[in-house]
Amino acid sequence: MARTVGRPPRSAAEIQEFRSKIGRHALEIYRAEGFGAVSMRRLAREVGCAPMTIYAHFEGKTDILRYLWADVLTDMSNDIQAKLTRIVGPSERLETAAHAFVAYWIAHPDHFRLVFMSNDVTRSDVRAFVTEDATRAHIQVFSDLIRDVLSEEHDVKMRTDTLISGMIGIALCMNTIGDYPWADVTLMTKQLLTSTLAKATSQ
Amino acid sequence: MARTVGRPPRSAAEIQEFRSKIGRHALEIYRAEGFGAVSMRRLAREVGCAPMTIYAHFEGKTDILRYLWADVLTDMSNDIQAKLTRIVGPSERLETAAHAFVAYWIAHPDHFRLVFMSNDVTRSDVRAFVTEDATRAHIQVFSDLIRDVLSEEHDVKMRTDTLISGMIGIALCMNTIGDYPWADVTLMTKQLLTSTLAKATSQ
DNA sequence: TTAATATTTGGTACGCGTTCCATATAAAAT
DNA sequence: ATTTTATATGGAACGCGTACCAAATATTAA
Repeated sequence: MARTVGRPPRSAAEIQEFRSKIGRHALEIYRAEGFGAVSMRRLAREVGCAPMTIYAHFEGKTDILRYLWADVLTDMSNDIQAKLTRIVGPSERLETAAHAFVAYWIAHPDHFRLVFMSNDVTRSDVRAFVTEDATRAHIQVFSDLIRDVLSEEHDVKMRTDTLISGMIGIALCMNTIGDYPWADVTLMTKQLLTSTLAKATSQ
Repeated sequence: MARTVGRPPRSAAEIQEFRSKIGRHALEIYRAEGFGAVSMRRLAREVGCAPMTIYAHFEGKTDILRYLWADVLTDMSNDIQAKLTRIVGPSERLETAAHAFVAYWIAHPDHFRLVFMSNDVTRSDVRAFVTEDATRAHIQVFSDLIRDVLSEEHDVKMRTDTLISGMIGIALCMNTIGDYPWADVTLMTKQLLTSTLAKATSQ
């Protein structure tokens, strides 16, 4: 190849380093002052580089948000795991996890907005994020819990996806249409679980 | 009171007139060029007033979006009603409506973002909107459909809220995390409906 | 050294939502 | 006409995300 004249491109490690550095600062700002405080100019000031330099490493602002997503999801996951300790019954575990999931997003509206309501997120942003192992693991928790209850094969994946999107929907409604007199969240979550564990899927 | 010196405040009719005029233009822009094209400056230019004048009639941009919400919800409602004609069986009607609901928001991601993903919506904005009769009617369609299937009293309101938030959740996931290999939307909606029609709620 | 290439920087620019403010205008009472 | 009051206008300003571009800088091979 001998394409060795001139300054070489940044190594993968260097790129990674810079990206995670930006991400760390973004997370710092986000945790300290919330979503609104995370801006490109502010971030550059904090990191110590020119605002435009960031654009050499990130596609745009939403590309940076992924670093915050991972952190929030981990936090949520830990929250669920904490509430899951000392609970042994399979169906009790599933129910506890479901309630914890919904409760987390209602208790942390800013985090919910960050992850699920980022407007103009590029498809590629999400794809890259959702294919990460950690992300999948957060989702798989529910698959496992459901499988523990439903000993047979009951299309666990479809039930998992329905449960998760349903729970996200409950959180969304509470966060955005909070003034509507919704039914009790706990009851709604329980109701949602009845479909997850229903014996017959098709009619 | 004799507080009659100086220019009198605008009458309620005048206020209403101006607000709906702004709303009409906003809707026009939104339909023609999408969400991103609706800006305060652009709107003022179109209406023929100074940008700051709008702030005398609206709290801010999100206060204007309510006018678009109503239009979108009506459109969705019409879509459901159209697909509901000639379907007579109560459970078939409910299922058709549910599929239509989910399909609408997936087919119109911009509308979904507009209604459910407007960031920084003030609580009062939503409250004012959600208490309007038209809005409630759109929701009540599902209450009625569920009641038609469940002859007895089965906590219809809670089931309705669970179904609606669940369907919104499915739409949200498809719109924002579209690259995740979700299960089939039709199957998920059907799965969601099993909880809506489950005979026993509590365990 | 020099030449070549990659990256960073700085500046300018656009349109955005929003705030503040001084001024102009409209509509009524005196 | 004058005064009083409510509203409208225009302009400047702030910070925002983002695009473009010329100049500087770093890093390598020759």
